[in-house]
Amino acid sequence: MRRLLRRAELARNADVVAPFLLNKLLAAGECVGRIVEVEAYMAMDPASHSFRGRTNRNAVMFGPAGHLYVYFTYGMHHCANVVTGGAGDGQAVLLRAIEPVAGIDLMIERRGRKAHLTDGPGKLCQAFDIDLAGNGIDLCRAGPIALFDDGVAPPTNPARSPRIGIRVGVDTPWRFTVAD
DNA sequence: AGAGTGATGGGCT
DNA sequence: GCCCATCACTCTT
Repeated sequence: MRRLLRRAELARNADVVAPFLLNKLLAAGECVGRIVEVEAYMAMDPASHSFRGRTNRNAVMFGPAGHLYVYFTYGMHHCANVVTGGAGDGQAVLLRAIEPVAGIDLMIERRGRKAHLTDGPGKLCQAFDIDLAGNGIDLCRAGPIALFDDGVAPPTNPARSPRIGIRVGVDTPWRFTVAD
């Protein structure tokens, strides 16, 4: 049994939605994967793209929860986020790692290797073919990219640790990981 | 397993 | 100009 995530489930603070998203499914075309590592980016969070206010790049973060915020970084990678919180407060959850479930052959083809297909934010975007064209997509509706619950509960005690690759906000344990 | 590093381009002060 | 919410390759323990 598989159902789309409801917007109300995502319209909460990012540090609540982040552990909630663990073990949920991301589907893009024929590719499906189980979310196993995420990071929360809060309102008034100096590490968040939304911290310095709304720009063309981060505009989706200030829109309604449940939409996909994609950005391009380091000149070659895309990263995928789920917008959370109340509309306008600029919160999101970064998808850091996913366990491949379906469409693995296509992921291998896109990644050009058979291992480490989706164990990083840039890697999973390449495997799922997520780029700026997907920025703003509603993940709570049937469409090219969507989020599903297939009945697997989030871990009761996910590992919490500091976020990665940021200079500020290192003191807050807003990275959530499924054990193993 | 871990450290060092080059690639590469849009966004912002 | 400078800064990245990165990756993969290389060399070293």
